[in-house]
Amino acid sequence: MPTCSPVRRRGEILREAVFAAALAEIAENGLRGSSMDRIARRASTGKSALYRRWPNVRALALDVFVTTLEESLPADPPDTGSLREDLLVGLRIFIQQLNGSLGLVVRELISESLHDPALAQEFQSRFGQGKERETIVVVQQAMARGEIPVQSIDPYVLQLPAAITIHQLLLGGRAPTEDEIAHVIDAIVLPLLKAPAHA
Amino acid sequence: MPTCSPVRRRGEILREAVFAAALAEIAENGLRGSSMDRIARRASTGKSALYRRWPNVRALALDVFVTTLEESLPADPPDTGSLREDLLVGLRIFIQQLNGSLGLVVRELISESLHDPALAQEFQSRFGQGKERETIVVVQQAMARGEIPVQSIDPYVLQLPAAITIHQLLLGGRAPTEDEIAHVIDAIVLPLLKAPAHA
DNA sequence: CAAATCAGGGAACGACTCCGTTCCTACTGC
DNA sequence: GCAGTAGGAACGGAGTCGTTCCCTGATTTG
Repeated sequence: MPTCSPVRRRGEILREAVFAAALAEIAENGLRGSSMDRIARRASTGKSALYRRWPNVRALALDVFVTTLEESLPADPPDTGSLREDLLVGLRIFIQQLNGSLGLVVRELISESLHDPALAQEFQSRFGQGKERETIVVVQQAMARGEIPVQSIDPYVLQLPAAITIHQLLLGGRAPTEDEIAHVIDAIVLPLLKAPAHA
Repeated sequence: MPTCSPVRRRGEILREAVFAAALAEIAENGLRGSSMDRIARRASTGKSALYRRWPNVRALALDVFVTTLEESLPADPPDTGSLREDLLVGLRIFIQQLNGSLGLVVRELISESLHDPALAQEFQSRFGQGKERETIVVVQQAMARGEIPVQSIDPYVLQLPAAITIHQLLLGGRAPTEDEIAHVIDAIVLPLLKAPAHA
């Protein structure tokens, strides 16, 4: 019987096709609603090819999640010479990522890590801390330039842009727009950073 | 054959037992991993009693979610005479709720509403807007007392306490402590509310 | 270039769980 | 005591799991 697919994919190419299929499947049905059967069908391959690489759906999904998270955080902190611009650029990239696969992965991980402490730990260290570190660098650059007073940085102020963005994405249903992030930076973040840390 | 359970529950008592069982089941396996079979078993009743009340698991879960959300938002806005105290009291109650069933429900709803726009809409209007309205009242009381300058209120500043709290809960894995919310209010929220809204 | 090896596509397996329904018995509130 | 309903068992059908088998195409090796 002739094979339906014209070419037979192997190795890395097949792996990427499976990743895409898994991501699509999770987007439609959630991690809990996905199955090896359907992922294989969507990727136009057999289950055997999947079980040869991953022991079960959870392992496959975790692999997809980790890969997506890692692809989302390779950027060097921006250094435009302006704190406002640096913050804007960083947030803009963050939002673009959240509107793509990363947004999906973050939601699934938030829900899933409730039932899996190890996963929660992994998620937190990879995702949360990565973005915070970037903001620290940007703020320190501004201090070095004399743009803002040199003082200890409140970690909650650093988390603010990301916290508002994610809050809006998860509870408001959509990521903030360009105008909205500019407003948040101008009306909230910059005033807090420029003000002297009083009593 | 003698019945195993000593008493046979009916009506509202049985309904509440099923609610508790469903909540526990969802906590363990998530909405997607829960089944009528197991909820019935956990509640020590038959599936027939469940299907007599709800057409399927989703409907039961939705009922549980709505009930939990409604139970979580009946409080009148606090009015202690001090803006700082009002904000603290409101956040303290919010955090207590998030550490209970509400936290679980919020996570499940966030993940689930990705695949269900109608649910997302329902969730957003019931949950997000409810808490924001409370903060508006508290701030307006402070303006009326002359505690803070009378000016238009930035909606993002209003969302701030809830946004930080939820961000910490969802990504940090735990709700903020008493000290942490006090710090956020003193170092971030109050300075922003007291400062004149400049250019 | 030919042969040997490797791995993909696909089908089928038994076991399990879930769905939603139906039936029946026994308890309980009125 | 009577009506209503809880508790429980069982149903056929569907879907999933993880495994196994086979054939064929692609890749590597001599």
